[in-house]
Amino acid sequence: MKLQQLRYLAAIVENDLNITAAAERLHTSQPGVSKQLKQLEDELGFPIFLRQGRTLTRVTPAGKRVIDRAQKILKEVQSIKRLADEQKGDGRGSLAIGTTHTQARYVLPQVIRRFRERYPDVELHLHQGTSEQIADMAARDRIDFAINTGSQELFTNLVLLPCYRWHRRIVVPQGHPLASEGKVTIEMLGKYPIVTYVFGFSGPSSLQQIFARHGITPQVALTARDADVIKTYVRLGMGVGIVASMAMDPREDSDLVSIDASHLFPAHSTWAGFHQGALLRSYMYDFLQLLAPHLTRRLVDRAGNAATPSDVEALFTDVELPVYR
Amino acid sequence: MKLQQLRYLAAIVENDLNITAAAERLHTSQPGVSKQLKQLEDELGFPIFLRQGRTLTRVTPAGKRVIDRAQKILKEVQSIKRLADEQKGDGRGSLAIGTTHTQARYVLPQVIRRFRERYPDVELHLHQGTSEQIADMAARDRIDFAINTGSQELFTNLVLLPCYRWHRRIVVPQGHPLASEGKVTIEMLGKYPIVTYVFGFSGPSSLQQIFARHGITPQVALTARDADVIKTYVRLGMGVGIVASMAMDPREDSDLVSIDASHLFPAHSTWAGFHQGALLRSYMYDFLQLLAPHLTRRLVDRAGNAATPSDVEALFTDVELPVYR
DNA sequence: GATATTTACGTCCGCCGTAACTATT
DNA sequence: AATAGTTACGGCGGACGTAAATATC
Repeated sequence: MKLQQLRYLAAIVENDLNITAAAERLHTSQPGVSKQLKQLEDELGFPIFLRQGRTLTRVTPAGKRVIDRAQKILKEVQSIKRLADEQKGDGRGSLAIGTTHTQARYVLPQVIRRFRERYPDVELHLHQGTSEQIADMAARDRIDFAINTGSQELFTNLVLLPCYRWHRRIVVPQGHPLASEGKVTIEMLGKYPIVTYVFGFSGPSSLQQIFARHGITPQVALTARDADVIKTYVRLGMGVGIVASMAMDPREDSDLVSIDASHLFPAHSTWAGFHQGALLRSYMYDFLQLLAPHLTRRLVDRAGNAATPSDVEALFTDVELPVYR
Repeated sequence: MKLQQLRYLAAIVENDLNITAAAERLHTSQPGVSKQLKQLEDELGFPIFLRQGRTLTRVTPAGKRVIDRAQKILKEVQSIKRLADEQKGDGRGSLAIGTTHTQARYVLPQVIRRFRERYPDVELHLHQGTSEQIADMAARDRIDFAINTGSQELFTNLVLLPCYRWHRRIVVPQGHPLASEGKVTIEMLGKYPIVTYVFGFSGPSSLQQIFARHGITPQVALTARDADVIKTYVRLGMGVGIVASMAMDPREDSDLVSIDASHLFPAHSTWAGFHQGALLRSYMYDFLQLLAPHLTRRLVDRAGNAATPSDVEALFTDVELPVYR
């Protein structure tokens, strides 16, 4: 019997006996969870779950008792970890983050909610700004982590950990002609006024260049610094919006239609950076992993100890980053 | 954090912070325990034990709290296992063993004491007899396990698992001339009357042949079936006893002197046998492992599934058996 | 056909044991 | 010298992920 098996068991129960969902929550593969459950049941010698064919349907009476004890065990394990945090003074402390609107508004809220559950006494400081402002905060040592998209060249003194990649989505009001098209093209976009971020004015991924490659000049109706402003003006019918995919909330934005545009614009990479050689407190490692599950303590330490930026990159060549599309 | 680490931690505490003793109790290596402890402490980020140089001296206050929780966890784990036993009906059942005097009198008592702690409701039947009688019990399916020394040829229908090897010791009253000799030789033995088991009368390991190789005829004063009888007559001064090393109890036999004779007589191998294909209950696996720690469930299963006796042997070629000397 | 789970298989990490070394009595 | 613990290292089992098969709806 291993703790891992008990964790998997608890996750399966948490996810209503759906092994696939449990595996996702655990950031591992579904066959792995399936196998560990089977091993546990084999070791115990009786089934924890009833099955209909291959689907788990119910918990057996004996299984219920195992689950209760497993949860008790996991709680004790947690309690040991808490204890360790207190001991190290890790329950207290502070975490200062510099980041952009998109991350602060759409990605970090969930991360921070889970972080606060785990570390209610860590002081959190969130500083929003442009890439340049964030770089400045980092240079002045005002922040522990910089979280930004692109602009790596501004942060040469930081260790940059790739977190996830994301695409843009096209946003239109319900009933807009584009909403009923299959795959949107640059040509189709060119027919409507555009409401979007301040795309770079030069460089191969600037809005101008991308349209120019199709021989089209975009009609930019409005450029904003953040997606909320963009969505607001799309709602007012000022034009077709182009926003980060994370900025679309299925519930809040149910009055809008958003369309995959991953084939039109290149993907963006969001990364988290910290000063090389900085001593990370354990809650900082945990924060990073909440932000991007592949950022294990191991990996972060290796990156922090890497000699050159290209050594850091090498660590991530085999890692598949999450993609928001 | 792994359950293994918590088990090791508990064992260290149980053994008064002596890592070596803990490792022995756990039937594993000392460096392994040492390393796991260090890993646990590293993960927690603070020491569980205080050290003077390399020796563990005391438990830190925080360590105490970790230990308490670890013990709670291990208790819950135990409770899950008990639950599994009940579920399978393994708390109840019976275990019938056929064995010889030496095992029944000197080896099994400790094994059975620990077994009863774990399985108070399993009915135990211990049948003492000669090898032939045990073979007969096995043939009639009266016993689950046969435990015997040598005589493999009588048990060709059983899967035989080597348990341990043992040597004979020479037993004399205090003050006997042999007690003050360094290394006893066959020649020296030849000068005294011998009190021993019924050695085989033919075969290369018979008492006669071994003495004959040195050109000596032993003066056998008495042959008995068991060590208790032999020790009784040694106490009466009838001669020099030769008994199994396990038969000597430091406390009970403090009035006798026993001398290593492993260089004079070949080692004996005690094995445990069961019918090939028999379905072993989990308490039976546990019994075997209490008898001989290397008999893990894995190994026993493999032996039970082996096609031929030589396949079984092959499983044990790399296993180092305990030796009583 | 789509979804969910198991089976099969290859890779790689980490546990364990041996041996050598170091510290302590 | 003997005892206790750590470091170093090789072997091997087992966990994990990918891919394919299978069952269920």
